[in-house]
Amino acid sequence: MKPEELRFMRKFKVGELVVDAGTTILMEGSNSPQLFTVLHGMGLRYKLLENGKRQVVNFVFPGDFLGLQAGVMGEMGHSVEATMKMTLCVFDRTEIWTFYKEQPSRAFAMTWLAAIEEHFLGEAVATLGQRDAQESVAWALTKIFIRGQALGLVDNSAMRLPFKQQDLADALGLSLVHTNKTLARLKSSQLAVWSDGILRIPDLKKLGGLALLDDLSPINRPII
Amino acid sequence: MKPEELRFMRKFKVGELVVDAGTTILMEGSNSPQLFTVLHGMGLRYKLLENGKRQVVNFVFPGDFLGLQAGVMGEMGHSVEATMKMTLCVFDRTEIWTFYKEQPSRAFAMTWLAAIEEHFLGEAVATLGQRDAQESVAWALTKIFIRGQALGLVDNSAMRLPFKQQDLADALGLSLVHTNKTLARLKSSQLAVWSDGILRIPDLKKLGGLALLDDLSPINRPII
DNA sequence: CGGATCATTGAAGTCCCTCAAGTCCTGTGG
DNA sequence: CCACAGGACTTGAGGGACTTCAATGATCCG
Repeated sequence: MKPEELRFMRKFKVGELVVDAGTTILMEGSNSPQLFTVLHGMGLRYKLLENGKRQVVNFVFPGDFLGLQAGVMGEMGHSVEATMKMTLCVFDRTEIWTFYKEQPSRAFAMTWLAAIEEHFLGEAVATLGQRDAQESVAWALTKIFIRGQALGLVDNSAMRLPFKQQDLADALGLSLVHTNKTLARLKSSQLAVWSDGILRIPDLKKLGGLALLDDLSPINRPII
Repeated sequence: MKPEELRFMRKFKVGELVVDAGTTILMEGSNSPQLFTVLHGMGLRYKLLENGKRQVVNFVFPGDFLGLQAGVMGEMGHSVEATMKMTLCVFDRTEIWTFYKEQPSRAFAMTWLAAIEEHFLGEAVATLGQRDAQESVAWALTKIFIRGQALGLVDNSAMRLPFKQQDLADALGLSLVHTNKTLARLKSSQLAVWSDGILRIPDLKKLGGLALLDDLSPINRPII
């Protein structure tokens, strides 16, 4: 971001929000007056179906922009929840339009982010539809790890990952039991070890191969 | 669209493209120099995995905007193929940036479209992850029908739907055989009849109920 | 008429789900 | 300090939804 853009964004910023683990930040169907950029912490995007089942749509990491759907469509398609203490940068939703009039580069960044999310969800659909359990779990862990690398969260081939197995299961459309057993297999083969909230991947390329992933490079991502 | 915007878009338009059924319009991983708006016809967005499996990401209808990912990210996340004769309005990709500088309302529409796609894919993920076969098929047909209604493609509770069962199967992550049997069940119960390329849904509300869908209203969609 | 494509149907197999315990750990209160 | 409850993880067994295999119709077209 250029200094000029930075100045603009600061003017735009309403404040900072710190939430505890378990807090719901945005609700599906709501039209939040606020938008957020994640500064610190992790969370979940999820949807609830009428039959009570939960689908985790994505994991939330620092740098993520929350509330874009409400910002342009007037309604969130999913909820967002913090899984650990999070700090968020708060913006005023009604000011979005001034982006487009006064800071086209910021407006472009928003479209860019939306396109990145669309790109990711396309891959997720392909995973749920075409990958078996082992490939799915490998895919998810690989994706998360790549994201972690880009954010500097990976230290010595390990990163903090404070989610529950149930979260991963709900993200991949698998049962908790089967997710557990699949993780156990990956652990015993030393391809991926996720214990005590720490994810360790000794050989990302090997895991990526198992996940039918060829491109292991992180995506270039704008910041809002 | 206002007349002024229309004039701007016309200036932007490079030409029209007519393609036959089976033509690939955009390729996954490519960086197409052109963007398209669908004027007529239908198609498929799909991804191919390394193991040869195909995931249909979405069905393409008139009014859809193709190539946004390449436009902002420089790379398509999926391919697009025509399933019948299609006519497309062609734009020059390199001109996208002038949207943002000169026509903020058009730029906003692009973000809006991206958000709609993200919203839809979120639902698709939930379907693949949490709905069983019958619910999935019902969901897909309901979604398609709603879209058809909004486009004026539905006449007397029937619309043209020139896809193969294999396409629907690849969209829902089901086998062709099971998709066929599920369609047969819906047909015998008169909830949805899809034969000879014609989809007939006598009672959309009932089918939507089976699909665990509550909101049967079409989404408000900008045109580019 | 032969070949190709798509739809349909039956049968056998499997991946994954559900059910059901049991372990480990943490926090809480007596 | 120990008893107990709760939550997450683990593991085994049985069942079912869906897949794969295989064969048959149906339609179209050169």
